[in-house]
Amino acid sequence: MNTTQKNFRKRNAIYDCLCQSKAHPSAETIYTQLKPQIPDLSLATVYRNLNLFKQQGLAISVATVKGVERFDGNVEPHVHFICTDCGAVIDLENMIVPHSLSATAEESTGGRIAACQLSFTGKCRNCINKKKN
Amino acid sequence: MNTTQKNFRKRNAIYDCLCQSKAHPSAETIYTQLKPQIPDLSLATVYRNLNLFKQQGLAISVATVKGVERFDGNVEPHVHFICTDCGAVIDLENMIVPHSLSATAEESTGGRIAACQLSFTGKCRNCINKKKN
DNA sequence: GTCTGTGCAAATTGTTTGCACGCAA
DNA sequence: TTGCGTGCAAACAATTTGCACAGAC
Repeated sequence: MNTTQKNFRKRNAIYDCLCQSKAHPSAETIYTQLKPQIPDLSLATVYRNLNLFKQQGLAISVATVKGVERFDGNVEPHVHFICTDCGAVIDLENMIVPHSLSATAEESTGGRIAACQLSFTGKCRNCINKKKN
Repeated sequence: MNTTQKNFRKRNAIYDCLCQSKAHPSAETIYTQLKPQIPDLSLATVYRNLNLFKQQGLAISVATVKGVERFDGNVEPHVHFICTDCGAVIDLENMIVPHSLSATAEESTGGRIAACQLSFTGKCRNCINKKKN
């Protein structure tokens, strides 16, 4: 990623924001986060660049939660927990998708696999506790 | 599922269509498929019922491919291959998500897990071949 | 001058909702 | 008569796109 040329100032800001976040942000979230530092940023630019990143393999879309797409700058296979209540998307860092699974998958489809993710859906701890009130 | 009462004729048709399909159809696909048999079916009804099924645990949404939600009447944990080219969502029937993973996940989040799915993303065999032309 | 990245606003599109009607209990 | 399932059309919201402009080379 080019970081010096002026052309890429916004693109880089979007990419950095995406990579630094652990929240698997939506386009809107990234926009809101960057807007204070980059007042003339447009939401369309965020969308355009996120799509570009996906194409380039620099980002993946990890899920669509409540109708909004969520992105991740970590393109390695990994494991997520998605809360259907609050919409949180959480990395399960200590978990790994077994290599054997990817291999089997590629074999059995005859296709080319670009990404892989394991997602658990349910209610997160916070939302379970919240409901008790 | 009640199958006799007239009230549920459309609901059941939608559910059956969903369960019989292996294609992980979208709302629109189900609608198009049923329309000939049920000419006065409305797309809104399909959406309403699919959402109902999700709530009731009779269906899950397996992915959002190119902006459209795809559903599955098979709510058991299973493995999918999603083609980013043609949008096909294919079951990898011979593959299983290890039980141990679910257990570890539930432990490590402290949340309650309702569903689990492993998805591989890439290009399917057909689309690879197509591109050669 | 050309190319690329962008803002802005309009367009697009998947999904939801309000309302009125009709059938079943 | 009450309640639920539904059609229809309007509303909504996330995302994309057309156009014009500005800066880099």
